[in-house]
Amino acid sequence: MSDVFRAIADATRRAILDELVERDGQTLFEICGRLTMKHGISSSRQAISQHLDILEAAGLIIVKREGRYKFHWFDGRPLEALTKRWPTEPREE
Amino acid sequence: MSDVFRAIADATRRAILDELVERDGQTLFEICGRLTMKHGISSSRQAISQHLDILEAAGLIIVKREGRYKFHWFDGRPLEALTKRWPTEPREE
DNA sequence: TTGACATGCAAGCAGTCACTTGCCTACAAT
DNA sequence: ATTGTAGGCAAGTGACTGCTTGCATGTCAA
Repeated sequence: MSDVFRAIADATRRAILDELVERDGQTLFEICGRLTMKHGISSSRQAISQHLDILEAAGLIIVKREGRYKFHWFDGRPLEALTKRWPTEPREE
Repeated sequence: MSDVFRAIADATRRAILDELVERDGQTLFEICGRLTMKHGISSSRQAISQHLDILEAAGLIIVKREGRYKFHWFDGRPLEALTKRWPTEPREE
């Protein structure tokens, strides 16, 4: 649970989630390329890989291995509890 | 915007928000006491004060000064954009 | 005005984090 | 078998973070 907060605390990881929401099932190299192209993030492959590990540990992405490829899917379910934790609308006094 | 993610990334700050949602308008000392009692958090006054600064910078709490007291109110509006950023329900393939 | 109370400011410290670097494993094609 | 591709593992580094410590400011009561 605390891992989810920690996972989305980083801007690069949030960009990865944005990217996976837009196009599911990407590989590590695809994600690297798209982050550079569209989000202006130029991190190394290892850096992105470590971010993916953290996102996976938080349950925010699901990984499937096929041959030498590793595909990544977004999973927003851990965010449900998060969005319900605090009220977002103004309350009466 | 990024400040909001950073602000809620810390467990102590999340506990402070929980506490303020439950009981609005507390002072620094009240918050310290309640965190110790109810959440088992035993941080110094200065530590809590620094957390409150971060929460205020993120717009998650509103501060009102009266005499030598400083009261804190929860404000969940910055969380709205956050909760709408990613889908939380399973999507079709 | 003196002392107690509520809070602020700033430097220092230890732990964590993101990132790099270098090397290694596994699969696929020629 | 060799080469290229997709990814993994682990140690090291610089920066950031949360916390403490010590002192200062401002407010109220006696």
